[in-house]
Amino acid sequence: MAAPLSTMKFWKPGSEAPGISEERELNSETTGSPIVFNPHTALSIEKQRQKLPVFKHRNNILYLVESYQTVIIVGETGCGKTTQIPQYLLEAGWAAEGKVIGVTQPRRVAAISVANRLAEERGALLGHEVGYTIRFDDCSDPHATRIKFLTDGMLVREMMSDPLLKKYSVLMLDEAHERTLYTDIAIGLLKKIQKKRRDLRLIVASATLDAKKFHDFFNLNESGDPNKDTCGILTVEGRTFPVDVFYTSCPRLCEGHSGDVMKIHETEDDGDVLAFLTGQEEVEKVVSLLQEQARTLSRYGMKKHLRILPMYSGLPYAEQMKVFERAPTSVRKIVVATNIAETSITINGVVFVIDCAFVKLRAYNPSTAIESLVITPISKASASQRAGRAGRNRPGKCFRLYTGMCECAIDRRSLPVFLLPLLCSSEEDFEKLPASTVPEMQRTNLAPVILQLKALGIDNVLRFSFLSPPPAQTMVQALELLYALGGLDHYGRLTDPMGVRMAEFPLSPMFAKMLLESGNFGCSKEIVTIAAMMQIQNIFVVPPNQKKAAAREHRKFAVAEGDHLTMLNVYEAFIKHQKSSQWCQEHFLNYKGLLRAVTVREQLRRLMNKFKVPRTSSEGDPDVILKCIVFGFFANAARIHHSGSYRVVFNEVVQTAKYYMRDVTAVESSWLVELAPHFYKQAKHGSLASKRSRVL
DNA sequence: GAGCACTGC
Repeated sequence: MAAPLSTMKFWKPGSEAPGISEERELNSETTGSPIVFNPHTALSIEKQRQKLPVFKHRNNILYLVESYQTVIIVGETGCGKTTQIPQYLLEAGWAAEGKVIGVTQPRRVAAISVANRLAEERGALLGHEVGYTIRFDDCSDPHATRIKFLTDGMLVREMMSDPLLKKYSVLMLDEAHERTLYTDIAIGLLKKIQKKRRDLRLIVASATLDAKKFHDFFNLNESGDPNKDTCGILTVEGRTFPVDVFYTSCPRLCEGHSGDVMKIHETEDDGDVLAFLTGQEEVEKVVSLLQEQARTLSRYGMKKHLRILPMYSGLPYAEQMKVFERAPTSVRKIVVATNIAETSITINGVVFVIDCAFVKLRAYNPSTAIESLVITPISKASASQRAGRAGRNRPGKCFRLYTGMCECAIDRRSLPVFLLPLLCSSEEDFEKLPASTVPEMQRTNLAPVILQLKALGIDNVLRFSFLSPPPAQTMVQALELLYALGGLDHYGRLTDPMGVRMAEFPLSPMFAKMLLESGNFGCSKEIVTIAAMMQIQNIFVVPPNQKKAAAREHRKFAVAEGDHLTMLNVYEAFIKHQKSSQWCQEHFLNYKGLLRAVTVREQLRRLMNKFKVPRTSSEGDPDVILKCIVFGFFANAARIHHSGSYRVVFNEVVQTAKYYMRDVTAVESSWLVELAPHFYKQAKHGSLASKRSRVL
């Protein structure tokens, strides 16, 4: 990577800071240089480009894009596909006549950093020829931008204003094998668009395993004659180092994990260690165990020291940044992480991976409408992705522990039967794992998806061509909810204006409904704040070593009515203290999160103005706010106990070992009947009955 | 008083 420019100046407030993404990490190792055209540098950039594995496929790629409507590119890590293919297309004239080459990424940081790298490589200022578009940050020029990176969610949004995506000549869906919700939605919609736009070219960048599935999905040739295929496949080899895999079994995970770490530390050469666990609690537990052992070791005068660091998304920002710091040669870095380290971040210098072979995954139960987090064995695809984290810089080693996990994290007796065969550990057990992870589309609440599809003119969502169709019951349940919210009519058609407006909000339908009605309840100012706050995770920061102090500070914001008004309190206090980061630190609040809440609130406010929702304030009366929340969230009502009068509405339910409700507020049961008579009926004895079995 | 994989509009 020659002539690296300082990319920091392109970062805007509110966007993710450097260090989180793999590309950032690469940049941080080089020093900044001024933006001056230098023919020698240009030459060396050209040489660098030609060294990438994808380069020798250049002509073939261009030929395939010319001949097929869709091309599946199996591009392994480090082959250069993301930055090079858009440039080949540009050079071959695919961005002529004002057309744009679009490249989607599942994550915001990836879109920004890849755009940065490409602009750098082309000696261009970001936002002109090369740009990016993500929510809250559009760094592209509608006239000048030829190569545009965007999140796949953003692409789906663009379809709402430009249903045929007319400005694009080619779209490349990167990391399609991850099968995120929005990638899958985009894939289904693009297949439909292709039928109307024969000139639109699609490149799907995927891992080996899924190539055939993608090919069969996009190939419109039914003649059986391969010469008439509309979809081609090309494989580009990667540039990674071999990783040896070892299978070990340990009686208990935590001891097992720390034991293996110590074994590596004592017997293996230099190189950092990355250990995968399933959740925050486990991570903290293993970190403290290791720190204890490291202290013992240093007392015995081990030459090399250990630096043990946790990594998970709920970790305060400054703590997260520590894992990207390069350790001195006399120190071995050990990162204990959740699944965040599988795809979202890359830590340089990792040579050893320890994999518990489990992951916490979202699952959705349509009959109860409960989303839960379930500890599940990982797929083979996931396992090799994790192992690959050891081979980025030089040959590495991966240790898989299949037994210990269950013993430690979950009570063996509570294990689902299908997990029991996994309790012995060997290579054969690895063979029993599913080939790939169930796509998000098949394990999520579909109400937001269906609302979006309806808004995009997909009338019969049950017949939409999903790459992996979701369970029919989940779809029916989502349709029912959308009908109850007034977003769909009797025939399942989008209502105008309610349904149309709900779909425009970048929120789940319940939030949209609550916002759109808040003016009539006389509390739109408060509701927009509450909705914005509920989009932010981990507003309350709890450092593991300061749990009590944090709880003490957090209690100051708590109110009896519940979490919604508590969050309103936090936001208003944050504004009152001039959005001070110092103030946030003193009260154990997530400063970056609160800043994001301000931005989200602004976006929601704009949409509400667009739909002429009156600006009203409850002036301190909590009841109107609570009633308005009920008007959106009536379907999420619960009572604590049969005989109890304590009733609540909640934002979501999370199942771990037990059921936990998040963002809970107490309400009067009579409100449910009053505000959602179509959903609830008052039973004779005064208790409340749901027309569906939704009472927990 | 403990409890919460990871993204995205």
